[in-house]
Amino acid sequence: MTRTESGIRVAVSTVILTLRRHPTPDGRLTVVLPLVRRTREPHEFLWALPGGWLGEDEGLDAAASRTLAETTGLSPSYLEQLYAFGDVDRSPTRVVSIVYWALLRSDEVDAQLAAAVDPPENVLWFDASALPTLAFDHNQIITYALWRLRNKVGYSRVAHGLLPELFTLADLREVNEAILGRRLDPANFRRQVEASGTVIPTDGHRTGSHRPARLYRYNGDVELADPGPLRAAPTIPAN
Amino acid sequence: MTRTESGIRVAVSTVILTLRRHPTPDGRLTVVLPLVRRTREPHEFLWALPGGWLGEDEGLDAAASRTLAETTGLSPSYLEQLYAFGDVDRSPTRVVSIVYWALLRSDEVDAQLAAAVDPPENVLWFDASALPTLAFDHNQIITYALWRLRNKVGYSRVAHGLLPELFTLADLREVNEAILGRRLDPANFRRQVEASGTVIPTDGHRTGSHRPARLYRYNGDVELADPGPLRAAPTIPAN
DNA sequence: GCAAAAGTGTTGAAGGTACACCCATGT
DNA sequence: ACATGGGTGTACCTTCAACACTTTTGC
Repeated sequence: MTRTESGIRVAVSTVILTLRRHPTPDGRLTVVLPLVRRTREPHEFLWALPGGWLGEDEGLDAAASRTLAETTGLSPSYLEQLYAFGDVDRSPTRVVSIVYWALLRSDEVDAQLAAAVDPPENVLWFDASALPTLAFDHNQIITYALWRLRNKVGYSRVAHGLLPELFTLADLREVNEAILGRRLDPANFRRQVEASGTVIPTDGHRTGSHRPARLYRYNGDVELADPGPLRAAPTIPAN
Repeated sequence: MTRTESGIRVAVSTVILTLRRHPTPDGRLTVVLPLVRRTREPHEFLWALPGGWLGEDEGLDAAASRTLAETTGLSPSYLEQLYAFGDVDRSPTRVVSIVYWALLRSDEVDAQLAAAVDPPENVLWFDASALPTLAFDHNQIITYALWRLRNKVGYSRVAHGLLPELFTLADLREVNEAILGRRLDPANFRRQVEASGTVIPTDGHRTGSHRPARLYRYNGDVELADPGPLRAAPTIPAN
């Protein structure tokens, strides 16, 4: 009994997050993400995660990048698989969704949208902490993505995906504060980051206000916390 | 352009791990797992993870449990999604595999196999640290599953899946030692576990050799570290 | 009594938090 | 000069690893 066709379709969606500075004078950073208004049933007119069907000749990662570009015009700087959702009743037809989460700097968002030949339709950016009711189970999915982001930002270099090549420790701290939702002590933050070795000081400084701040860049040698299934992981020692 | 059929098929596989005591006099615990010998191309005669096709009317978790039972006769005590694999070239035909990892006590393995009406064919148990070359990308997948297990055992109660209802702290420590592959200080291990609140002392004691050890049971109130996408996760505080 | 595991106490190293303080620049 | 963020020093606290020590059983 070898089936070559199946009524089960595979979709790919992406939670792509960026930090946008509030237009208020104090200017705090908040987590925002683009959603797409559905133009078909099911859930017509509701907002949903950008995504699409998995192509027969593309891998999962490639499908995430492609569908994200097609619907929003964006190319993320960081992309990682989040979870596979496949409950029978999550859609009227049988769909298994492989969901990714991604990061992109807000200035890159602007640049990519300006360079896009085909400006995206039906796309709007939402504050992650004030979402409307979304199509399918997408509210739950975004909540889970934000939880993963907060858990990862501490012990890995995911913040890299939200910062330019050169940045100050205050920039990095501000990103961490926005993700974690609490203030961090500048002195202690500095020492922890420097001790972690994830960051390399450069000779450059950022001037413009008060005392110039040293510019840093990321250390490419440091691995992400979760190596993913593709890279080699250490084996169990014989002891 | 709404397709209802697709050439992409969805499979589900499970890395189910248990601890087996070595038949040597010193009797150390080692991580072992069952593999199934393939009876068809591709990779006929090679060993592979137990699994099967996703049914049109079952969720992913249910499919993992069903295919595991059908191929090995086992029902795990702990089951969690690991990763979705979908590279184009990982199989001659296009297959997306949702892979789970699972835990089961070795005495439950024996009981379930004894109770099985249909003893599983073509199943063999392998030492996780000495695997042959497996079908598809299954070697990599198992390496990743073991990495996840080691990372989770420290800060969650996954060891619960490998222990009976009542256990001594020495039992729990032995499980941790086997998974982490190194010895743990009994005194410090005791204090850490007691402080974590994941375990509740009972009035029972295990006698039989030397000084009797107090029996403990797991505290059901304590959540797993990774709540998974299904449960509610905390939202970003407004600060 | 003695061996061996259960369980307690203690110490020093390491890391995190809070906060005082100095430094360098724009205005 | 002075306000402000950059950057350093330090004291305190918690956690953890190492290991000496006491307790309780089987033999």
